[in-house]
Amino acid sequence: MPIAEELKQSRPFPAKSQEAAVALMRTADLVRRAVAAVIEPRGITTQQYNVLRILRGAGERGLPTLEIAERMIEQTPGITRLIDRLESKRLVSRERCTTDRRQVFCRIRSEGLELLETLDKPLAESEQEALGSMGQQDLLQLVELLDRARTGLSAALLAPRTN
Amino acid sequence: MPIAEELKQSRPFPAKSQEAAVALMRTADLVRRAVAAVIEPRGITTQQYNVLRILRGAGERGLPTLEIAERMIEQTPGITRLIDRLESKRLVSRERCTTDRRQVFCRIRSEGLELLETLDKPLAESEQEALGSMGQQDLLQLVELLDRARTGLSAALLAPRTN
DNA sequence: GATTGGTACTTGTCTAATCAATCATTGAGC
DNA sequence: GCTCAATGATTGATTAGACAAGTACCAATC
Repeated sequence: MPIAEELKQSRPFPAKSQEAAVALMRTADLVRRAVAAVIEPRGITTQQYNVLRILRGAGERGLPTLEIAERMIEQTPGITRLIDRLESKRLVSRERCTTDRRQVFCRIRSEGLELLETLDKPLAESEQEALGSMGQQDLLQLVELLDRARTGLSAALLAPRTN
Repeated sequence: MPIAEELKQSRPFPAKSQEAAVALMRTADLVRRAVAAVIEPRGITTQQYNVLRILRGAGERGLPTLEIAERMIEQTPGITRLIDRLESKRLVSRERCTTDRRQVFCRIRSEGLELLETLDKPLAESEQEALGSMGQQDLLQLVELLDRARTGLSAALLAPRTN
């Protein structure tokens, strides 16, 4: 269904770029909700899950707090308290770096790894179910187009407009 | 830049559908932030802006509260208080429907329309700057792919998994 | 070794989002 | 007309997010 119809818009989009922006956010929200439907019943939010995934990828050594923030899918300024919550759930541990005592290294704990493992399969299935109808060719093309979209976007964000 | 590189992932995505899901949410977050950079300095959030846009499209008659919620780009359960805030800013008005007293019709006020008008041009420019580098052909294709992605997604959300 | 600028968080405070429970109202069936 | 489930919206309590200011630390210079 076209986005204009889905949102019952009375008039067509003035420019294709605007339609693309709306379609993009709307589609991403659906993905986010599909993912949340799998993750949140296990007692963590999608953002907390994102942090755990990042830390699993980082391995033994862990990562400093702000390094995690940079790698998040959705950027958040509240990274400290986000990790506070993961720590109080005993899913991650934190330790001040000895060589640079300003940094705090975060590591995923075995409880966190186990939680992630229980989510790996259901999430893969959910993604497959949600986007699998598209075919490899379409997915490849979509990923490619999104990569290019981000190029212009990050440039636009770095050079904020002067209204 | 490919998404795996952007997020400094240590291993490649196991499936293209997962890469697409991550790229989608990441890209949408960039769009959201670019839009927010234009809108929020005027004292409203992107969600409040979304409501105002919906009500402008709805015209004189307005829309019942939950009808607005359905048309939002990002679905929110907190629609009542979202509109509360718009009402206290005197950007919208509310009135209980006389034929079905359960419903509350919301209408955009002239102050709201004026605010929207001041945002129309800067937003269009920002969108153009952010996605304009892509070319009409690419945008068309992107919109088309996203439309198809949503088909599978809404099906997946309506039939929640039984974990 | 004191100073200065910058980095890496952390904390306080306020605002906003979420979830469950509630209320008024309606329409359908008896 | 009376019940009773369903609808539309609101409220209360908890949790989370946003922004600004603050703390601790490092590295380089004077």
